[in-house]
Amino acid sequence: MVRIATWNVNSVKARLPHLLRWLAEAKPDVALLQELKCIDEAFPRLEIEDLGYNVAVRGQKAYNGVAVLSKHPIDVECTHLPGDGDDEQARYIEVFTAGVRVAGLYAPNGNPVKADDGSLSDKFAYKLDWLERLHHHVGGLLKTEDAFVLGGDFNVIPEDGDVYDPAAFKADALFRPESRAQLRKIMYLGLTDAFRATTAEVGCYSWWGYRAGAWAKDHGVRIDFLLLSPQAADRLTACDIDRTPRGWEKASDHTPVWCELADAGDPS
DNA sequence: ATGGTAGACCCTCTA
Repeated sequence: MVRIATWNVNSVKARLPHLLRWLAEAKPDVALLQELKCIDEAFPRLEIEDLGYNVAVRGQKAYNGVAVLSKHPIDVECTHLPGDGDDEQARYIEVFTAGVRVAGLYAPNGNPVKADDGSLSDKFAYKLDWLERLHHHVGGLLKTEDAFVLGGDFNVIPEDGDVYDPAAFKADALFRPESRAQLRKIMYLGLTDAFRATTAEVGCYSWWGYRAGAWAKDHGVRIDFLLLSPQAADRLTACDIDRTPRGWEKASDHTPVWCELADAGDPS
């Protein structure tokens, strides 16, 4: 069995006590982290290695940044989403570890959708383009027929049941039809949303903003996913959202999502 | 309620 989790920590330096506590308590075999908000050299590697994890980081100054932690050795496949060599933003890391190909990603937010002149903003265009690059890359990965897990902060709300108030998010880049269509396009390649494969319950969220008491009112959205290739989906035994860290003092605005895969060859 | 909060960092940007 391998337990794989994803968590947007919103600054690994600010969240280090939470991260160490969560790793010790939840004990994921593989953890995908997003929004490190630090350069590689500033990543708290030693503290995490002390808990028995290997570390692969693609950091950046001030913004973005992704990492993979694993109890098993890590072979880094790439630290850049293919398709635009000029894209400097640290939003993608892909590795082999624990016998599985695992990619951690932090998709662009895309807000504001409109520029001052009413046309689509550069940020929203970048988001859609980035998701198109992801679509192309996933298409290639599926041809390998590997078991793989694509996890992270996708910054897209899939369905009405994944947001506390669909009307309030109507114009938001996370819920715009263009964004949702891009996510569907990726899903329709043949990926399984691990959370949706294990529950039909709606109103289950992974992000609650800091403003206006959103957490206390459960005003959240579900934008953090673990997407499975067919070979990984065959091995899925459990998946859930762990709301606990969101309730801690000085929490990230996201909370972890985890899944468990049976070992290859084990009957499920 | 066209605000609100949090984090990075040089004061405004991103989310």
